[in-house]
Amino acid sequence: MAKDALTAADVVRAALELLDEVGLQGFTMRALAQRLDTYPATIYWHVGSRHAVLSGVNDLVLVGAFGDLPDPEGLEWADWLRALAHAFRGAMHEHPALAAFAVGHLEAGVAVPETLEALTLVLAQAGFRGPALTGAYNTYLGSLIGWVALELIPDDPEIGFDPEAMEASVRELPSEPYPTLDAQRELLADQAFAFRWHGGVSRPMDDAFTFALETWIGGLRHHPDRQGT
Amino acid sequence: MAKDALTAADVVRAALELLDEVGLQGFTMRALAQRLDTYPATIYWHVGSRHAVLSGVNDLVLVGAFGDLPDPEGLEWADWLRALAHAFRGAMHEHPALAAFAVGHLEAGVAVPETLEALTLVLAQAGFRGPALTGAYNTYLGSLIGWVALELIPDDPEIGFDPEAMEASVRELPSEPYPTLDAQRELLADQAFAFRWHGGVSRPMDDAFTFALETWIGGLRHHPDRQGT
DNA sequence: GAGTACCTTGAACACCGTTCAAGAACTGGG
DNA sequence: CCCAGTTCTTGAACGGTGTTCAAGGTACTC
Repeated sequence: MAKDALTAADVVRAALELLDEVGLQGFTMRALAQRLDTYPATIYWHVGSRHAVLSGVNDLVLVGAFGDLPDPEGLEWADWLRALAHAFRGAMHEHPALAAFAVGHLEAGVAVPETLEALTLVLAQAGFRGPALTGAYNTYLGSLIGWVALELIPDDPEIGFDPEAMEASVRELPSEPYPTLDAQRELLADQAFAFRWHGGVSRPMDDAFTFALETWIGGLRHHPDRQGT
Repeated sequence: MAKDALTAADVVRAALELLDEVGLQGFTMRALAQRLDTYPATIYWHVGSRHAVLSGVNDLVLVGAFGDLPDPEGLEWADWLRALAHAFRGAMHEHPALAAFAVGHLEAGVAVPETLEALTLVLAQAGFRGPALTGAYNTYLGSLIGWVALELIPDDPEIGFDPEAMEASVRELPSEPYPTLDAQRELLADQAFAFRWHGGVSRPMDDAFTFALETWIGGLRHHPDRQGT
């Protein structure tokens, strides 16, 4: 073995750095190889396809983010759901380019079964049994991951998103066919989905996320299929 | 002008058909040109980049889907939110390859302002004023679009998603560190995010979506910042 | 009929993910 | 110590992508 032989972990670590610097768009096998002072084929030999590299990065980030979640025991279920939500969103904000990948590849493997075990346990303790448990699980996880992806994906430097044009179209939306939008314009402009021209990195939607999270939890709390307290 | 001159609308229509047939992965400017019996450059001349074509397709589908939404007047706010949610999800299920694009490009322009006007009006009538209106708007729209994207994106034939391996890993998840997952295995297997090996097209998550939708609406109904009935 | 606007042709550019055979570097066994 | 054998790297190549560009053709206007 060479003195400084490359390992799969090295590749994944470098990939995370590259991803943070250049976004998913610019994340190229050649660029990754160059950063490691090797050739693309070396990466293929160590970890495999581009998808495999990104999958490894995804796992690395999520394991780190969920590593210090509180113990579900002795915590109100809603508080644990809040902790998980903020841990996930925090990790995605640290590595926004991952959001677009994560939303599409949740299924590529049970990345962090410990966390999903805890989530299922917490929801069961909250009073969801049988099919209602599946429902609550999918509601919470789908809303959380989907919402955060929507918040962050526009930040990836893709072609076709023109902030200035977006701002102009929002500012110039006429009041006539759209009286309500006109009345709420200042509350929506650059703060609401489909009306913002900054992405979630430069303009985090903190208040909106808190509102959404409390809505999900409140909806679960009052759900008719929930048993118990 | 040539007898049968191509128009931008022709291109977008053909693009929708192609997208339905081959998915986002296989949606290629060359393939689209071939289907129209022309050359890629012709498409660029008529509508522009690949992004512009997909954006046109997105608009076409959403305008069609939202065309026959009920009038918000004289309808309970929750019922209108249900109608909008099912219209959106129905359209995405008809054209699942669009889901991955739509989630990333909500911001590329206010595609259907009439619908957003109606949504804002409905939420205002439901009792959300000022910042709470922004919160409710972002909660509803973000949860809806994000959830449906999560349901459908795995269907796009991307490299790296191996259904058989996924099924095996779910079936063989040991009961020891994961007692709750083990107990709920049959309820989660192929039905819950991160535990399914079919995508949302071949295995629609109808029940889960209804559960989620009612949770969102219930959460809004019981939200402390909501005024009125 | 000439000029001009519209639209199409066909090739090319720069890049991508991925593969492959050949070479180098290190390992353990005799 | 040398030599097989495994491990890892090199460098080039393949087939594909979005996009651009100059040249050509077509059709309408004056």
